[in-house]
Amino acid sequence: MEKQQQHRRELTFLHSGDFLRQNSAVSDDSTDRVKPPIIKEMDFFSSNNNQSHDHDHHHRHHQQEQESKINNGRSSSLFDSGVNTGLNLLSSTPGVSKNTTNEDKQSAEMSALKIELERLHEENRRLRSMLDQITKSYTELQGQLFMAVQKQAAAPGNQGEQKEKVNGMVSLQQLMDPRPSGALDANEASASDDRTQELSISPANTTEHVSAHDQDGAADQTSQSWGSPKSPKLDQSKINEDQASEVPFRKARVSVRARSEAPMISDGCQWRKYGQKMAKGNPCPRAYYRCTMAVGCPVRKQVQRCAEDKSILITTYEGNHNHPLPPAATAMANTTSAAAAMLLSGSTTSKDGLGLPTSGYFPSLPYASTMATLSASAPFPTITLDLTQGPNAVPFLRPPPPAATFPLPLHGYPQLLGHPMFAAHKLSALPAMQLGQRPPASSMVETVTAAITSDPNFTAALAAAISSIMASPTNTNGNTINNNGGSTGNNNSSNGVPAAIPGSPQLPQSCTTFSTN
DNA sequence: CGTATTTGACCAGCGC
DNA sequence: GCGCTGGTCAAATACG
Ligand SMILES: [Zn+2]
Repeated sequence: MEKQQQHRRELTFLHSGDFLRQNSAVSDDSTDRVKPPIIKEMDFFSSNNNQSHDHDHHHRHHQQEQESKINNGRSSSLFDSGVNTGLNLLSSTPGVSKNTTNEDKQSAEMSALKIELERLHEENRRLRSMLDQITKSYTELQGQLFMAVQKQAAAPGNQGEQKEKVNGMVSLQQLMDPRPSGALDANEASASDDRTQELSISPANTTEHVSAHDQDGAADQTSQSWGSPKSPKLDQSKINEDQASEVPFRKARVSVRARSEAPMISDGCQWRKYGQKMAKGNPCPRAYYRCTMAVGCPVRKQVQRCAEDKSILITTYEGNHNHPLPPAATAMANTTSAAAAMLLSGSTTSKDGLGLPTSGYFPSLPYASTMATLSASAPFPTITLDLTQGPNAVPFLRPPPPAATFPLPLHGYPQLLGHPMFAAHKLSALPAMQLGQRPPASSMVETVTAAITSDPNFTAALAAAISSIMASPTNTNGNTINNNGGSTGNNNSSNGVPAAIPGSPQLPQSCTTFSTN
């Protein structure tokens, strides 16, 4: 029992720590201070910027330790005798009672603190950059892995499941429950479709360039997904190149279904509604939103509700952000991009032959099944994440043993993990188990791990989606929950480090749809 | 007064 | 070629 819970937590963290965290708060022993939902952002920030500052308790302890270290190391050297330094340590504790030489002590303390602070800053920076890199690498690896896997799968006969393919869709996960997928289709199927696990692989070729916007997005995708980490996008000139590079990614849509009464899911980004249309099959209108955080941000999202089930909200994301986004948003973005990447890679492969050998790759992923569905119904490849099952789904990600290695949650830095850790995690894990090579799996966890390995992005995406969904439902009233309240350009800032977040948009264009059941 | 939302018009793609 | 549908634009409006 406990173990499981912990695992979950870890997983959560790995994927989208923050979000989950909120939910998981229920049983947060280690992660206590999760205050309100808003935290998500906070967490991230904290991880990035103010480790020592904001974090109170946990950090405090750490700080002390660090301080002591510093004292021993630097400060001591600076100040010869650790006298003052010692104070530092004491300071945290009741030790400091004498004042006579306070000044000296204080100054020493100050200097020490300063140093430490600087050090922390640097560390943060480093971590950030590392994180970025890791994320990128991770994405890249993921893509490669995916392709490789698919190739392998394609070769032999993995087609056991192709039957479904006949319909045009293949089921990714064997287990998936029947549910409608494709956001687009969702309209029709909306609530009642049921089987949706279709993973269709449609030749992405068709949807190459739709419009200038798309191009931008594509370019971004390309560069980003493939390795070039940060591409500012906007480079029209580069677009050609990117295209030339020809990445498998074309246009992917990720649709997520989640339960939320709120009109929109809060993903941490700012959206401007630019249109609304009545869907044919649904009494409920479909709303079109565009990301306003950046001028050129190609990201668009559609929100649709099932008339029958108002509780089900389907959100479809398209494209990746080309601007830094708040942590919360980062999670989403990652998810989206990951999902998109998966989808694209998958589709590509599948295109050649066979659908997605998912079964092979996701040997036992009950959860996954819950959420991920690929469908080609639309012109673009679409991944549908079903959070519908909500709570059940959430647990889907189980942390592999390695997770234990990174018990970040315990520390209370789950946020940190948010991405980086998670990425790192995966990276480390990947090599070990690429595609199921890993033999011994001790248990489900490993199995899951394997699955995850196969498409980490996917998982991440799911997690993010879930988390986001969960978050939104939590506050029914607002989707807007967190951040920004209002002003345009900026974010919230709970902490203060609103500035640019490393969270770089990784995959280029992806559309994610969230739906709620 | 500035911004976000609303809502009809407009356009492109697709099927018949 | 016509009509339908999805998606977007932009004027008008609402909101703070
Ligand atoms: Zn954006």
